[in-house]
Amino acid sequence: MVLEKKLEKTPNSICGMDVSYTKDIGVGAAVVLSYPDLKLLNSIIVKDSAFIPYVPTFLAFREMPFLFKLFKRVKADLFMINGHGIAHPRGCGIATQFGVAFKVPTIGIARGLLKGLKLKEDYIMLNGRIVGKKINNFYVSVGNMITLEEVIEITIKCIKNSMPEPIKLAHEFSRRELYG
DNA sequence: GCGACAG
DNA sequence: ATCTTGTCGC
Repeated sequence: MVLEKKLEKTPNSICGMDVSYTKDIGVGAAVVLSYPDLKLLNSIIVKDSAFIPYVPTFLAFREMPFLFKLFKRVKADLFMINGHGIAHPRGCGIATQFGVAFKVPTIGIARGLLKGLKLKEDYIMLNGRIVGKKINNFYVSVGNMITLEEVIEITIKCIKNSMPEPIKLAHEFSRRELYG
């Protein structure tokens, strides 16, 4: 069950996760940063074949295997996942699935809004309820075990050059492994 | 053909 | 998501 509640403690570390692809290979990256100073503490990579296709609103089928392998090898107080949390048609984006499966606090970050979700004064609405917020050019939402207020505050404190550092670095690291 | 929905 | 050099602008 998704828990929308306050963090038990202010995080000292945040782990950003993302996956990049070529034709049939995927590379997942996890970067752990100290919080709130955002210093790089650790980073790991997992490379594997990626044969499950991406279907809108079902991103986890394709990407969760990578996130799981990363999770097994990393430690952090909070996880920032490239993908939606509860700002999802069924209220269960990959950041929420990840948080519920591993029982850890998560934040969902995505560049686009899924079908059915509407923006109302920068707040993401689903069935008349606020489920997330637009910040700069991306959308944030509760993944698990955190409140939207905390999501917004922490995400803003992680922004460096208009993008959240954990996500930006995870994206760069995974892409760098595929190319150069 | 139109419209288009994370990565 | 992926491909991808040079070029424009601050």
